[in-house]
Amino acid sequence: MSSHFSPKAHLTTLFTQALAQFPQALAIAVELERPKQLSHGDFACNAAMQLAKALKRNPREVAQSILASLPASEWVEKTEIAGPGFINVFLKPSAWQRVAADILRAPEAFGRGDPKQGEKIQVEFVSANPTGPLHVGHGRGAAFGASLANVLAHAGHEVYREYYVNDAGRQMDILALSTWLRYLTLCDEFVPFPANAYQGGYVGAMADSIFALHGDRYKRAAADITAGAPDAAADPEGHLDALIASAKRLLGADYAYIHGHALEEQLGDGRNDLTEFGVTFDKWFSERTLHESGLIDKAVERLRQHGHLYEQDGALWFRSTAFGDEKDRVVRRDNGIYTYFAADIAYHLNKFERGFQRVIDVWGADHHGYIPRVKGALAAAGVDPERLTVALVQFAVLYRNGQKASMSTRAGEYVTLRDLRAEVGNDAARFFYVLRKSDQHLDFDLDLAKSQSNDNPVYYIQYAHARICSVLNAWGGAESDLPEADGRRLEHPQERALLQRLSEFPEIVANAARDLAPHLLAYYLRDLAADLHGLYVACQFLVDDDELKRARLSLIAATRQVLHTGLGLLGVSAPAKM
RNA sequence: GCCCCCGUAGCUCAGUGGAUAGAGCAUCCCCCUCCUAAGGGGAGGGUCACACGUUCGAUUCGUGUCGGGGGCGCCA
Repeated sequence: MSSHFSPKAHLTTLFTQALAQFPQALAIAVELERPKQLSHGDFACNAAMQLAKALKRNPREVAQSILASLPASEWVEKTEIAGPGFINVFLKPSAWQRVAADILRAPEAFGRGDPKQGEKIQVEFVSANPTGPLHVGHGRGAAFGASLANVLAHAGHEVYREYYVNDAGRQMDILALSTWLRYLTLCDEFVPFPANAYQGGYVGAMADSIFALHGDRYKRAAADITAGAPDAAADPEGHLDALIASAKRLLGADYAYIHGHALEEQLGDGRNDLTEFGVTFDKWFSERTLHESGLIDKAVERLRQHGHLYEQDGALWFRSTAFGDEKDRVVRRDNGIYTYFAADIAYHLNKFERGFQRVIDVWGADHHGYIPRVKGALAAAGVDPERLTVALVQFAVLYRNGQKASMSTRAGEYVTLRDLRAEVGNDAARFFYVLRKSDQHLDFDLDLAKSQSNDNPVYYIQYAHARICSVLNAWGGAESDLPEADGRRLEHPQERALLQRLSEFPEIVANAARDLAPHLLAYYLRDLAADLHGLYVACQFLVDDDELKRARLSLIAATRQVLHTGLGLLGVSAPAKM
């Protein structure tokens, strides 16, 4: 952890030393928790109770032994043995009073984990098919992934953010076809538009721009396109595939233009959308490059050499059942085309070849059945599947006036991320999205998110930050002097509560990183804001006593820093005025 | 059929192998001659779904039951 003083870290060191006398203690972790009751001190240690059984001794007796060898500390007021064997530690006020000034001496670094203990981690998230605008489900993956990546980075890891672009699959062909069919109507060639093609207005917009740029260069006869295609009503997917085949045949090299145009338009649109949302990536990894560079062939060959492939019914199968999957999976269809899964195997093997110690995939929860086969493929290729963690993100359901806002992708009537951002703003959207554990269903209350009231947690936290800015502004002194303020003047219970809360921040960041749970940070910030507001009402900051004033200002300046850092990790702004 | 998530205050949800389980909203009562009242204080409100097990200790871990939500079944 960082070089900042932490009462808890200090005590952990002391207890670790005291426990060294017991070989059995190696098996247990030193746990120090903040007791709920004030009368139980600042921290309680349960090591004696954990050790009692292995030592075959009474826990309170073990506690005696631990206390006897607990090194003396200038920050400890007293200790006691309580209840079934808790060791309660009471700290001197000075242990907390130094926290604020300590933060201010290296404000940016507070809460930062030790890079030496960090890992090189890739976080892949969003990765939506570029076949249309991002919707609110993608938005949650984006907000979660971005916040998670920020938290991991702050916790000391080297983080690489990546978006996997599905630019080679059937969905892209359907988009290209959809665009082309819309375009043809502009050329007075009318092919009935399939119900299972992309219906959204953006498709027509792309057709318009192609027509404006190139006139009827891509015009082909409608009759040739539908010739021989299965009936749309009886076999909708077969019908669609036949039209795609016609498009490729009739357009020849021109098909690549339509396809590429649609891809670039949609990918660019998504990139702009995400950038405005504060979500950026180190790399946009193209699926197509996997095919073109032969990485898929290589990956499949690697599985074959390990003896995990077999042929059946003309298709090439991966024996994923040998790795816990419920059935074997096709990697190459009988038509010779690799499945999406084959590309995914190659992609994941490539991730580890690039040197990431750990890979985190953020997926929509509907893909959860996919985990065993991907992990199985890694195991089959000799990569420890534990190095891949899949964080599932459940869908977010929007509520407006207590009513569900529906979304259905192809019908084109879904709520886009852009709509959501326009309605509630980026800050509220980023914050609300990470207010739940990722794998839990999220009911997104639009009315609450956009309400500028105390019901809205985003404003509540931002308001705490703005209030502090306002006080420091009213003071007008040199903030660079505040680290030198005398913390001993911070004696009010509300001041102590805030100091304690501030000292927890590094641990919150570490836990959020460990559990892949940025929501812990969101809740912490709300608690921190509550402590600040409580102090604000209880104490005047700009008092006549100059020493007291500086001490209090150092405290709120440190609070401002943590609010600023924390909100930043969640991608939420920290306004100076509201 | 299989899989995932959830069940905690009237509502929406945090939380933890520990001592008397929390927050916000809603309800009721209070607090601005003062740095932003977008704030604060107080009251009421609970069999942590149920059962069994593991444990010195379970709301937390395991199994089962019941209830609610979602997903999957060579599609990407």
